[in-house]
Amino acid sequence: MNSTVSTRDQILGCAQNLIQMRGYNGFSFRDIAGDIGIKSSSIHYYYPGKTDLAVAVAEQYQASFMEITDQLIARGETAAATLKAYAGVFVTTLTQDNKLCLCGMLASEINSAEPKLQSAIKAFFDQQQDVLTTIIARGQSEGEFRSNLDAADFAKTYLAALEGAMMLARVNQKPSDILITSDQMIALAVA
Amino acid sequence: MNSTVSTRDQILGCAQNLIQMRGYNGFSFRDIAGDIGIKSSSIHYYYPGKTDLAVAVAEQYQASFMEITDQLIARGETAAATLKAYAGVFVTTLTQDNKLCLCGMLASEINSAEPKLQSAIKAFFDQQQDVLTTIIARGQSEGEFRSNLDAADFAKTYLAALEGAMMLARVNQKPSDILITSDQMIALAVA
DNA sequence: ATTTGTTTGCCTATCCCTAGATAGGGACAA
DNA sequence: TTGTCCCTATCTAGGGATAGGCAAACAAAT
Repeated sequence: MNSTVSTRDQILGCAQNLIQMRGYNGFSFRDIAGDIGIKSSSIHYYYPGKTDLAVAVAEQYQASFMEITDQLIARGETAAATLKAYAGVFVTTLTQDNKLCLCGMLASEINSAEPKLQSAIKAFFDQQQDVLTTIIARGQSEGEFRSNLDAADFAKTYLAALEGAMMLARVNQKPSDILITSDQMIALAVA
Repeated sequence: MNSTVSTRDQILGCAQNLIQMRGYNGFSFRDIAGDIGIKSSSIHYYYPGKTDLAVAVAEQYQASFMEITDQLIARGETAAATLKAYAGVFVTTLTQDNKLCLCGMLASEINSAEPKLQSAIKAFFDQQQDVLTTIIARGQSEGEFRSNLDAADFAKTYLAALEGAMMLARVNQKPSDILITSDQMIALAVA
């Protein structure tokens, strides 16, 4: 009865889960309502439209992701270890829940998203590319990574590889494949 | 009037286009009907259900993709050049039409696909991983690529990077980004 | 302290639209 | 006249969204 999680947060969490599983166009308000035991119309009380809900999910995801990466960086480990830990976030998501990156799912459907949602998706990837660029540049300045790499370019490639690997790993039903890709990318960057 | 392309093929082509733009759950029979000037019910004459249509699209895509890659390999160029040409297929798709890999789109929605469609998606990636593994192994045996790479693993990573890069490039609205990733992956494989 | 007003949080009921799907018919060619 | 091809008409399920109600919680006024 006394659910410690507010209805608002239950909606948000359920929506995130559904998007990661099936995508934006693959779930309905009624799915959420059924899952958490309310009526679909009640969702509109918290989130006027489907786009608003998805934007809220994306923003929360970005914020919590940022929190995690901040902690990773704060650990002060080697750049390689930091990158590996970064990949670990995706690995956990896939292996534990068979889910893809929320923004990866949304990104593939970006053409059927309203501008507000498109912006939220872009913001996530801009931010993560910045984070990765910083990590990689640090790895270079400390002689850990090849100096002849463009940090920003490699950041893009690394992020792309992780996102693609999640997708492939789920298709191949081999979650551990994502680890292969992650390790290999890091190995390639090492001088 | 006298459309040189059969209705059946128009439906197939239109469906492929829509899936690459918006995804499986992002288009309807009515979209297709409107685009090619028939009634949505007519589509059922050729393809009983939406799944059947998508499977047909995926199979045709796989076949035509295989034809292209066969030609690439037959050219007998260096492995690096072959890989680059391989990536070129994706680059063209993205830059010319702002579309993603058909099976990449379907893969992200695989949880809302029926078994028949899931199999078709898997088949595509299995095949492409094999093709890439062969190319890379040849590059290694000729001393072109690092010998300390596992060919199959690098093939997975390369494919993952390309698929992810398409997604990111479309989100970033910078189609040329996919070239960066492609070139970088090849450069990293070179001894 | 009791009444009154206001906000919160969900409900019921219903809307209109779109989804995929089916049955059966008409035109036309072989 | 048989089969091909596409149509009209219609069905049922489900989509997001809206209007309005109602109980409980809280605040304000008497």
